[in-house]
Amino acid sequence: MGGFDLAKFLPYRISVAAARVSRGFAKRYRTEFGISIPEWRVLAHLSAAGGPVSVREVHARVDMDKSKVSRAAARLEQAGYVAKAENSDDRRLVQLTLTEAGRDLVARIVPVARSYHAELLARLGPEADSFRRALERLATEEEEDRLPEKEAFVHDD
Amino acid sequence: MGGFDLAKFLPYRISVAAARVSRGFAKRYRTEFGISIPEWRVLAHLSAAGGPVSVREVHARVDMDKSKVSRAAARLEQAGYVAKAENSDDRRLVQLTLTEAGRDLVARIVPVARSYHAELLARLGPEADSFRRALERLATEEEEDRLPEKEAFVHDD
DNA sequence: ACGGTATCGTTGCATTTGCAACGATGTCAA
DNA sequence: TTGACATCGTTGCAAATGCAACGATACCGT
Repeated sequence: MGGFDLAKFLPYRISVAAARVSRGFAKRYRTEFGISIPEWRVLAHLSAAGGPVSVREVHARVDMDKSKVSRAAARLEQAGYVAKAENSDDRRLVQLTLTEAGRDLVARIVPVARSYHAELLARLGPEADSFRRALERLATEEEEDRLPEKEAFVHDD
Repeated sequence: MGGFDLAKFLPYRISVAAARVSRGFAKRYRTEFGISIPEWRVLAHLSAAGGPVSVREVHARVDMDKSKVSRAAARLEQAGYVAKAENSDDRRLVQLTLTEAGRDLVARIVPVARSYHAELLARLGPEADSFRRALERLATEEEEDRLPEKEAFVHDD
């Protein structure tokens, strides 16, 4: 008679796991560095991109609403981690750049991120690769709003 | 040189996948049945439990803040899907019960949930089991606030 | 050159969220 | 019994969120 076992329902399980993992990571840097998850995402993408990046670009790459990116950027600017400038080629665009302080902050957070990541991998063990692939398949819901494929990004590991 | 590749960072990937999957499911019933994700979770747990359930119990089982459960329950009550009563053994507790309308609603949603679940499994293919295990490992962050182990639940598949 | 349309980033707004505080009830030991 | 402490559910509140609308700028066909 009982009907539906939520505990085995994938959307539920994924969302619980995601919440736990995110909280676990956020706890480590929220106190220490005073930034939020959206802010961290913007910083990380700015750092990875290396150069000036528009709000739209972050929005598309990082799976955050435009307004979320905009507000995160505003907070980061006020905190002195990010500088906003007008793109002279296309004056609708905003150029987001890491300041010196921003680069320092990232440099301090990245080791924390890497170590947390390593913990997760350890917990996953040999299934980590399979897990990665699974996430990829699930995340490819529908063809999103892709970027004009400017240029490939630089990865380093 | 860029440092950190967010695109390979598990907390990020998981949270993106979770958001996509949840949105995908929610889209199917938000319009049709007019309930939100927290409300769906409460309904699902009530249905699975079969009998009266306290707010605290939902809170512990379903990974939602007390206040979130409380508000979802209030909305469900107002919509006529749930009845709230006072537990006479312990008058601090609230007894949440599905009304007839509530049971009907669940009966209509469950097939949708099952079909969505089946789609996800199909997308995952043979790695589904591995994925399940991985989620479980990740979700076991720290020993949570467990329930007094009243009785095991009834599963049906 | 001009007008219609598309894109970018910000902002207003209603809703949701998490957290802490609260009143009410229950428990337990002195 | 009494008083200190724990637990349950609700509520207040500040912050975060998604969405739509907006002004500004760019693009494109005529």
